[in-house]
Amino acid sequence: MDTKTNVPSNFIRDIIDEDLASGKHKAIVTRFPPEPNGYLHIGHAKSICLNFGLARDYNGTCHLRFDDTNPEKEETEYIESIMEDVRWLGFDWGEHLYYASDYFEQLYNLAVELIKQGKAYVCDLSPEEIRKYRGTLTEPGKESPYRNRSVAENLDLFERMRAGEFEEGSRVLRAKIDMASPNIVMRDPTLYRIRKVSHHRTGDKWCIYPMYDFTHCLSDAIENITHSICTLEFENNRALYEWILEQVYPEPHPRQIEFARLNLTYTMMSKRKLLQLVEQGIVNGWDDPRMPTLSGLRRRGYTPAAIRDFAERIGVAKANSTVDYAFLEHCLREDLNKTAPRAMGVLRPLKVVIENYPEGQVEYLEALNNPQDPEAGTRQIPFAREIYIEQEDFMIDPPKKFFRLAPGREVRLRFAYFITCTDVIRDDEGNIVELRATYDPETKGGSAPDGRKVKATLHWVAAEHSLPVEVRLYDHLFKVEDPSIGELEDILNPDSLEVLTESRVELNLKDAKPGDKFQFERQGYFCVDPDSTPDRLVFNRTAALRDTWSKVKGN
RNA sequence: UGGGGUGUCGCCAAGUCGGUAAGGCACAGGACUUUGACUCCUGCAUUCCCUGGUUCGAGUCCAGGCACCCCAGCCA
Repeated sequence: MDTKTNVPSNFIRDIIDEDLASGKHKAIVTRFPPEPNGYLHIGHAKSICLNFGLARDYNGTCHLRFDDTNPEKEETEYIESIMEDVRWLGFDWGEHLYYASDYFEQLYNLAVELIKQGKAYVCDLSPEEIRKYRGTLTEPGKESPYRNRSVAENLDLFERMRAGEFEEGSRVLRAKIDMASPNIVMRDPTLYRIRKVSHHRTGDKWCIYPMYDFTHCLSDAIENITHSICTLEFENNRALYEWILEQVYPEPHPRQIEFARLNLTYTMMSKRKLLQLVEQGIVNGWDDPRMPTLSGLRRRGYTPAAIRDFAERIGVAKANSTVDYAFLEHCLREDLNKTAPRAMGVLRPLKVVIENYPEGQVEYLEALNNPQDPEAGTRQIPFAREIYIEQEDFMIDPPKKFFRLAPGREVRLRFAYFITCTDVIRDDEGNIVELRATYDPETKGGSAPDGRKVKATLHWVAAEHSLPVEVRLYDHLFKVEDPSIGELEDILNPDSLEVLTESRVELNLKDAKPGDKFQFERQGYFCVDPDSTPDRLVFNRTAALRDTWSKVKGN
């Protein structure tokens, strides 16, 4: 355990501890550097929690920096959503909001400096030619015929690139490193390209844009980042990260550290494929509750606390791994169990008429708002002669292990009375449409004075005094654990969304607002969807409760 | 077949000087129960990718293998 928090230690914390102990740094500065080309997902949450969490725990600073160097893919819409999501997760960048595009002038000057040192040149090779010259994994590349242009010529050409004199794609600025390097990243990487498109922030001021490798290390350095944490696929780029800083930037330099990105079972994490789901209408937008985006999880009813807890508990390491989705759900339930008010909600109603209960009578019974939290208090719920119970809580011919309602059997209605099933009414097709029962007035509140026990407690709502609502049940979007392989049509789960239109919830929920979360007792956690209207609430099932019975009956 | 990484329970993941395998999830039993939920007990790697070696002793050191991931965008 770390001394400062209850967050388990990891190799990055070890590095920071050493840097602080050795006096290399007095304080740490990290950063979360999203490219504004899509919505944030649960994988980003791991990075956000890591970077902001480190800053918090070490009393340092964490910057939010938009890595906006590719105007063709980036949009302001994404910037807004990213900021909203980071805030929602519970983190605050304070004054430290930055854009790589704000450094364009500085970056340009540093590129000029590199040219002056003879370490960068303007190359006229076409993209195809550059690829050919690069060589392969096993063969060295060839040097570009433009590699040895004079500094003066390079300076002139680069300036004219900026001035817009050349065609898009006709020239690039390249670092002059080593075309024979075993690390392909070092084979004279492209530093600047010409793109005559306007940028969402700089407009038409620039027609040359710096590449990631050139921008990122220098942006880190400019912001005095101490630990630049990124994912494993950038490990090869670290050599270039360090090379650029060594050439043109004074010490101390930030240190790049790579960790394994998050993978989750049954979950697609690539932005490209998520975009595909949205564009093909397979889901209803980026915030579809089945999406792993933060906006989707938010709409589904996940809490920031649960996601933060999850991010901490999965750990940080360098081995590629895939976390079981059940672990995310576990963190969610752990949070909601403590915080979500309880309510009665019957998903698939079955009417029960209590024959010995007076017609027209309504009485109010006291119910605990949250048994896990004594402070939560109680509420009154209406009870009447006609109620609804869950269809699956009744079986005409119950197997041994089934101890809910059955003909002749007595069960408890939560916070209400014991009832005994006396009759079963069927329609013409033989479907069970209604139950008849009697109740024991002595068991009000749910316990019998004579001490007799019942095996089951059922949730219920009064038929008249309940609210008809829509409930949306979700399952994994994909039916395979690893959706990164296979074609969409083969791996999509056709039952990822089930809409229930006949559900009923207790009257107390009538003023619930989008985002409000409840535990429908014995069912799961539900949250009010923004699709709700004043006269019809829509609930999303965030997660079902653990269900031992479904395992017993083999489901 | 070049380079960079990683390999500890079904899934994550600790394991600082070599000293005799944490914890969580999942799973399986049991207790409790006005949520078959929660909670609480119990079980769950004689073994750390493999093979040798060093050592009184190795997941930890050495040597050699094997497997998997990343890199040939004017994407990030």
